[in-house]
Amino acid sequence: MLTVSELSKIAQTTRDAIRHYVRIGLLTPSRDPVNGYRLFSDGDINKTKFIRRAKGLGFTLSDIKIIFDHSYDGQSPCPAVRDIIRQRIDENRVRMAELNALQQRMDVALEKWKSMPDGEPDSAAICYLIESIE
Amino acid sequence: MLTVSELSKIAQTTRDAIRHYVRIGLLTPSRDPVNGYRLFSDGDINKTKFIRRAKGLGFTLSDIKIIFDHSYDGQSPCPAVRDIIRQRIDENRVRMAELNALQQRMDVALEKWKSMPDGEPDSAAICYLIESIE
DNA sequence: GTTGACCTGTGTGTAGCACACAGGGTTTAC
DNA sequence: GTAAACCCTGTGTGCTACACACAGGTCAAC
Repeated sequence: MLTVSELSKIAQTTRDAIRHYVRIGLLTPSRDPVNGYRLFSDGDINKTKFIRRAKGLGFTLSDIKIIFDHSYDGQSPCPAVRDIIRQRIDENRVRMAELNALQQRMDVALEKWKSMPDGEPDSAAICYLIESIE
Repeated sequence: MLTVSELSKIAQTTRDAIRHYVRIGLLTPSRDPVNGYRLFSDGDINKTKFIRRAKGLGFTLSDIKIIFDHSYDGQSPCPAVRDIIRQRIDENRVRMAELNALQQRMDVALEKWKSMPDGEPDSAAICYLIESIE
């Protein structure tokens, strides 16, 4: 049985993150009856590593909760996992497109501003650099 | 002088966003003495449009506050604007790389899982699909 | 007067933590 | 025994940019 710090090292996860997972119910450690410290089992090690792996594949903590619940019920989480990752893939694509578009706008602006001197604010303009962009 | 809704339409910004900007001090409308409604000036229209434009170039609301403060002080915000956008460009690049890497991992997993049947949870595995990924 | 649209101030939720704070526990060295 | 360093606990707040909720007031049209 391990303390927070010990699990942290083994599972390559910060103590704060582990405490957070306990708080939201993803991990349910037992207690040292002597000092009240949380004691994490081998199962908890497994789960913490799983959380890291799943997060690395784009699953949210809510998603992971769903997967754990399936597992506790003895049901296969696989269909849900397949659905969820398809959703997360679509969302990530949208987000990537947004960031790409933003990057374009920023690069174009920076390039354009290279040939523009610093301006002064006046009653009509706050920052003419930004205002020069449509 | 305009109400929240009127400004919302002209500046293509939700009423909630405008109220949020007032709350955080980006906009400082006057008041209708009769009913207490906020009254936004032409300057506020200008600022709201500016906020939209600057956000579209990756500036955060905090960044925009800094720009406004320079402007109120009669100082050129341009040097700050140049610095900030360079920061935001770098940050966006990092974020884009992260999302690209995530997309790769997700695509690879989805492809791999196509040839794997659904599995059942057991004492050692929570979800073998996810656990099959390094 | 009633209704629907608008306004206000105030508070909460969103995701996944990191950090803060107050206080208790453990180990080691002096 | 004391102190320091490290750890633990529970609880709360902050971060970003809003969207939404709630209770209550205002305005215009019917």
